[in-house]
Amino acid sequence: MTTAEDRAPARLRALPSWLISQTAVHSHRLLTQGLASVDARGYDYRLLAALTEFGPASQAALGRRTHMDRSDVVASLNDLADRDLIERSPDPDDRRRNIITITVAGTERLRLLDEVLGRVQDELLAPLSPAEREQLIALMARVLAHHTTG
Amino acid sequence: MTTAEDRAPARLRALPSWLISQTAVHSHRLLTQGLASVDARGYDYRLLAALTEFGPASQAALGRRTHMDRSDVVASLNDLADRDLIERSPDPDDRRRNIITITVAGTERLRLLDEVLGRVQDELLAPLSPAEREQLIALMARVLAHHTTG
DNA sequence: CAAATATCAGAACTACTGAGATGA
DNA sequence: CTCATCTCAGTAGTTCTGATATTT
Repeated sequence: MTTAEDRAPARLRALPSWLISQTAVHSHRLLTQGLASVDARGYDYRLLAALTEFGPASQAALGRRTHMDRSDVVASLNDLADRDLIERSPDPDDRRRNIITITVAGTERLRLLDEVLGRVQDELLAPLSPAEREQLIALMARVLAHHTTG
Repeated sequence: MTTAEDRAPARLRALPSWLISQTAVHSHRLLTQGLASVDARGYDYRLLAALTEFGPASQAALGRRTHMDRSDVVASLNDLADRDLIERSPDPDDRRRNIITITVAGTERLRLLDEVLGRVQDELLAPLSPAEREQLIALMARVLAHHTTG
């Protein structure tokens, strides 16, 4: 009973929003599986990357930079702190804040996750040539910029 | 405190999986809002489109064609039946199955949703020229095909 | 017997909301 | 007083799992 029933309706297949959402499903699956293989999740990578690139920051700033909800930042940092990948310390200049710092172990961890994610990207864009990958990235970046700035 | 803190780390901005997931977030928001404005959801469109394109079908076949879980097909068809947009009738040739048929009202409904979704696509890809939209669609379709067939 | 179908109840995950306490 | 920050508890939406009854 699998008589080409897996083909989605043409109405859907032609819709950009369908292509994006379906591609996101596969992308998310590859990402989640890849990160799970080293016992990590997407939030971990976002936070460690932001800390490495911008240096120590408050939790609120981390949330804005990584597009994470304030509530999820708290939970994820708890996880990372339990593993000694980040450290929390009170900000002497503004005692409402915690200053989050990445540890040496955290930096090593990020390097590992970088490798894992590199492989995931390769698998995701496997059918495209390097030039086509650049094209896709450039087009998507423009679409995204339009919706994040405006 | 919005001192360019909204800029995501370069490590993320360059990742195809990040671009796809973030674009999917915006796409999903536009889609959901657009459909909500006429009191519909994504599942409704998928099901009505499949019924229109392939004709009456069993619930299992609809699930395969629309990439929906068997469980969600049941719930969504209950909704659509309550609004008289589809009809369920037992299949005389295979009494395990229901044959789902779209009604006249359902067909009219689909036309309305088509218009709504057209506007959503336009908003989503606003910054791209028609040629660039075609490029993006073609590239994404190839990526998607790679992960659905192989 | 195994396999497909329809249905229901509920789990898992991500994203978000509301409220509280603290402090600028 | 207001606003920002951190935290926790809980909600919402989507996807999926498990179990059951029925039929092929």
